[in-house]
Amino acid sequence: MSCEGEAVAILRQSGHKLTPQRLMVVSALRHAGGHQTAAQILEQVQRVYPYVDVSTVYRTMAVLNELRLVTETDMGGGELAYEWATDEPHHHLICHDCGAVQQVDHAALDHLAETLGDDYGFRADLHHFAIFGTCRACSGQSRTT
Amino acid sequence: MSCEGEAVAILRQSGHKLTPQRLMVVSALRHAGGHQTAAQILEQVQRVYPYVDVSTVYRTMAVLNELRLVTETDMGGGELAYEWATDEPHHHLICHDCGAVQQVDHAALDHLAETLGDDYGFRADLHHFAIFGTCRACSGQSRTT
DNA sequence: GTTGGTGCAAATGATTTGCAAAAGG
DNA sequence: CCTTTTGCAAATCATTTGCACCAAC
Repeated sequence: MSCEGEAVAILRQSGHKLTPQRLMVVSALRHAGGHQTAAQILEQVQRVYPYVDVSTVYRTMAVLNELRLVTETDMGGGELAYEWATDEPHHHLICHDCGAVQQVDHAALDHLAETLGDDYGFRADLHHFAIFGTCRACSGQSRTT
Repeated sequence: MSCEGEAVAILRQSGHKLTPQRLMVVSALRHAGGHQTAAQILEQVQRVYPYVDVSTVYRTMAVLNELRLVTETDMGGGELAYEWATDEPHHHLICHDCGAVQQVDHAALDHLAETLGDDYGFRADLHHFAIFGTCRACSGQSRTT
């Protein structure tokens, strides 16, 4: 697929080898669209080739993350989520009630970053953020969980 | 210590038992001041009474967290940090360069919460937040404004 | 052929849990 | 007493690593 070409090129340019496993991982992640855990990626890849190991997924994600091809987000639940890197940074609002995930424009956090920089001299590393809370639907209907 | 009285009262009121272990955990956490990992709390407690187990610390923290006496913060490194709950919520700026931790007034995040509520109908659960980045010292005194 | 990549299995490290004994109210 | 809590040990669960083999370049 031509859409993987970019990744392939970067991978080769950086002196990494091009293996079917890596292609499958990249493909799985791109095809999935959203954020995926290592286990989810593994599951996808194993549908095509069952002999792939989790460690390979982790190692591949480490490489891709280093090359800025994917982002690694700590979703708070002990599991890391990986997402294919897009041009513009965005963030996730996760409803801990219904589990819905909403994307947030970076602009919303931009203001925060500015404030932190101004008032605290802190350059916040807000490339990819997960914010927990209650979505509109859930905060509107039930008061008891 | 009289300063533990509040916790003792709440503990008893909520139908929980008052055990020396819990007192020691509370004392350790209050005495420490900042955020502590389970392991750090355990270490403190074991100085007084070595037979306390990690599981007890975790179970105690779960109880205290439920009673809003402590906050549980995901510091991103696979370890949870616990902190004695203060009246006003605050957040942490953690420099991933030098490890310095800076507190941030809740007001800074308040704006973000408002934005998320307004634009996305999302009630962000920003009670206690850890933000990673580079502190002023480590970013080389250079301001980005 | 080198060098890096892979699969496997076993290690790690934080947190959880089952269970019998001990202690709080 | 009766129920909760504890200590211990063993179990999870996500992630990492050592190592012998295999494949890309």
